[in-house]
Amino acid sequence: MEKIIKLLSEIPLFKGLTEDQFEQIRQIAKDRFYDRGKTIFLEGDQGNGFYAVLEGRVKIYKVSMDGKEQILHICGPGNPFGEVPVFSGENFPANAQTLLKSHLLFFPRNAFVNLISENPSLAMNMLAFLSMRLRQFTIQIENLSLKEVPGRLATYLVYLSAEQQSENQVSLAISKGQLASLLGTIPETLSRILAKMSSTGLIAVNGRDIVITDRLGLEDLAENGKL
Amino acid sequence: MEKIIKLLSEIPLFKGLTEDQFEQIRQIAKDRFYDRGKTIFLEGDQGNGFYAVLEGRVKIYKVSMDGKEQILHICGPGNPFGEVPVFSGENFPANAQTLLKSHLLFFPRNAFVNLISENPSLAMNMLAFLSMRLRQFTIQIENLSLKEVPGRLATYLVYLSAEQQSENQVSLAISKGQLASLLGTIPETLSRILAKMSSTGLIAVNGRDIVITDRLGLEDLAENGKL
DNA sequence: GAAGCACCTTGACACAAGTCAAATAAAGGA
DNA sequence: TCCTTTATTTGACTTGTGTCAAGGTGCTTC
Repeated sequence: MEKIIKLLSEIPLFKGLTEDQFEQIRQIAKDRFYDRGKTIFLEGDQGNGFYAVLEGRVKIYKVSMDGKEQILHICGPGNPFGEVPVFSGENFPANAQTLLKSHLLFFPRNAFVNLISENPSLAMNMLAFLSMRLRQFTIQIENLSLKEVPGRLATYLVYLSAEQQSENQVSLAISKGQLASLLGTIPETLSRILAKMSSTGLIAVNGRDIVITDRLGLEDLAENGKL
Repeated sequence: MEKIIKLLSEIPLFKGLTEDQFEQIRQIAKDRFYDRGKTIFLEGDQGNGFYAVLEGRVKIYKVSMDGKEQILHICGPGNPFGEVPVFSGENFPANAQTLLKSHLLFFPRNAFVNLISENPSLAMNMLAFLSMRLRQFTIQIENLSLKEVPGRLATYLVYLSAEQQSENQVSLAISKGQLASLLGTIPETLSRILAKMSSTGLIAVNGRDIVITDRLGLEDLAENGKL
């Protein structure tokens, strides 16, 4: 049980809370375990609470009539998801499915809303989190609408290299098929663009490992969205 | 001054607050007047507070390197905007510009954060508002990624007819050029698609007034995103 | 080690939508 | 009202990316 508290403290959403508050949160949180590829909820399902990833990975995504998928977000350890219906009081706006065997925490709506009402700092944390999500979505809309696929891919690689700190070596945490869906395209197109960027000397691809061989060129492509 | 209080009470964000709370909010709010076409803030500007529209109309948008514009949101009376940096503590993620002569209210960050910390119901309202915005963005991402332009236009027209309650007659509140930018396309393409939808008998266009002549066909197009 | 399977790649082709250019219509100001 | 400016429409063309189909690669499993 102490392990859970430690994990809770690593969730940014709960940063800066007191021991007492952690204990309260732990009390209402419920463990949930999922195998790889399991659906957690579907768009339109009633949302009686939200989740946070302790271990594993979850994708949040939309699907079109004819089956094409657009990933909105990939959630790793420490990431909450499914919080929209907690506050807007409607259904989940998208689907959630595990990409790996995952250990999640579930926070029931009513109990959590009570906590928030009594803990302004928790409320502020949640406001900060939702704002950050809005910021990410504006970027995703910008990428989809104003950049072509090569630009989106370049943007993603630059982002990855910053996140992984590794100078010029990044490794994809998800399959190329899932990456295509995250970038708003299909595997065939992504494959072709990776090939073209390799032959242009921007990157070198080896399975899920990618070496950035021309960082300036890549950043330029990411900015301008074309080439 | 009493007029302002009345207007405040019509902003959904402030719904259900006490007289006392309205008074507090009014105290920190500052009037701002803008002519048509004026920039309120630019992406990257430091955000020291957020705004709400009392009268007029404001567009929130992104611009690409080569000048193409994507509208994220059109704000009319009662709509707040620019709230992201208040809570995430960074810069504005997009640009804001008036589409009409507008009367806005400005809420300074620090004062508003203090209010929120002391008024859980205001915090809950803000959480609900941000959640609603997230929901809208997921829809916009879905539209951009999974639907073609005709489908996006059909979706927008169906949405408009619901909002304006008018059975089958809708009128655009914005120019066709701006509508193109909202739908993630360009005026030429929008014009062609309006023409095609007219000749197919789905709609009849007369300037900014559009009659839905085949609602079922339009809804089908909106759902499937193709045709 | 063979067989099965999911993932990825490559090619030929089709088509939606962007670009460029020019004509027309509408709107606002003097 | 005319005149200038802006908004909208139409045409011819180009291009990015999706579709369909066929291999290829690597990994698991019996």
